[in-house]
Amino acid sequence: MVVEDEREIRRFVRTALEGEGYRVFEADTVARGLVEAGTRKPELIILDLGLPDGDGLDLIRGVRAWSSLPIIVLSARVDERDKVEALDLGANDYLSKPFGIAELLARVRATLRRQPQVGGAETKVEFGDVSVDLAARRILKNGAEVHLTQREYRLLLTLLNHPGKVLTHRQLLRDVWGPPYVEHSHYLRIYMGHLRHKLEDDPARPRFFLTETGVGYRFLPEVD
Amino acid sequence: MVVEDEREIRRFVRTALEGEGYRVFEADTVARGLVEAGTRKPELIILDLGLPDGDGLDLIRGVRAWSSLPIIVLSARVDERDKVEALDLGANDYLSKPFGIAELLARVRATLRRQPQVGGAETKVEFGDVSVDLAARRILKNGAEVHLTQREYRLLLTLLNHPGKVLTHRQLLRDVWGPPYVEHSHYLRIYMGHLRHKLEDDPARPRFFLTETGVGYRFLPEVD
DNA sequence: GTTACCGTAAATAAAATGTAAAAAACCAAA
DNA sequence: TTTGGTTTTTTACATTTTATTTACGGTAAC
Repeated sequence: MVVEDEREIRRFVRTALEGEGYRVFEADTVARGLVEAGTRKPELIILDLGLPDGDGLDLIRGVRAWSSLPIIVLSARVDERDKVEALDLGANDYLSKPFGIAELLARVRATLRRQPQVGGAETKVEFGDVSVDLAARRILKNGAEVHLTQREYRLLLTLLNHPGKVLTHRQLLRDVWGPPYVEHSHYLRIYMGHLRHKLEDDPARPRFFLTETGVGYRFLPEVD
Repeated sequence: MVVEDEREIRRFVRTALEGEGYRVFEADTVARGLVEAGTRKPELIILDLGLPDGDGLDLIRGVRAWSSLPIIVLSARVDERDKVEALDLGANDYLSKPFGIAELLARVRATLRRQPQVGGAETKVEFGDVSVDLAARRILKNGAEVHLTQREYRLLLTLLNHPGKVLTHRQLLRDVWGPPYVEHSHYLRIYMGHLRHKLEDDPARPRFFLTETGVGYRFLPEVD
């Protein structure tokens, strides 16, 4: 959440954060900031001290009363006493204006990094009794490790990235083997066979990796 | 612990810290800093980047290999990229010179405040009949001490830091040998061989240090 | 039933990995 | 500075794994 009264800076920071994949809430006063912090429960607050309706330090006090969520302070004030006060009130970091956006982002990362259990996006896909852990590049079927080769894995990924959609032969070949191979559709037959063998219960009657005759293949995720 | 080559600044910082009741160790080079960090186990490191015997960033890397103890960087460099790099390597905070001593102390307080109490960190990893004591840099297999060279140890640490995950050749080479070596993947084969030889029961059929052909290697911790 | 498309199984080629050992670089003690 | 021991890098080659090719049987639509 960004608490800042100057619209330009707010937009500037928001854009940068969203570019990194964060979702951003905004507030432009202390009062609003306190309310939003309580309702939205942001993972981190970026706070400008110079707000129209009161001292930004009050926001730190208010938030710290019930939460230890990270607060990074931005401020035009350069006096050392201001920094000391904000930090001692519970701010995690203090950045003097003008600041570089790259530094701000680095400090956001550094702060979130040591915040327990935040940020770890779920990188797991499951279907049937198969579980694919994208981050670890690990595939389990019935809890047992399944080994996939490079090509097999890339093919699986491509299919998983478009659940339910039909991918044409050319699309798959371009993604997995590269543009020069778009005509070698028999590669696909072989490797789809491998995937089915390793991941389907009955490779001859596939449940997840379906053939679309004359067109391509499709990954059908589980439907409950 | 203060790692700083200029004696005056060192004394200055030391005096200020001791005035607050902290006990202070000193080091004036990267090499010494790494050794002292390992033996003294400080609660926090204040690190000047401009050291005579190498890049202070290497100290961050070295310490982060086995510990998440707070590191506050001091630096005369003002370029934003330096800040970003240090923070992304794992530094907790970054202060540009000249800095005020009150601010430094406030940042020390702020950093220590959110450190999850001393002593708790798990400095031991076990798998099979091997036990790795990160803090003491000591490896036992079946109770017997196993000697690892510097590189072997760093490679082991890197793998241990990402249990279950596949680490690509490039990642491992960058972490252990440094960026210029990302292409020398045969180093990995040799050193993975060493690790297996020293730590696996059957080096030819590894249980913990697995090959992911075409991708990299993976440390698979014990599963019960 | 013909035809175009699909699936499987092998054999072969290519790429990646493992191991041993020599050479070079490094380091600390004499 | 030399020297002996250790570690890292280089070199060479065997082995394993993966990708590609080749071959053939099956199937569904027309």
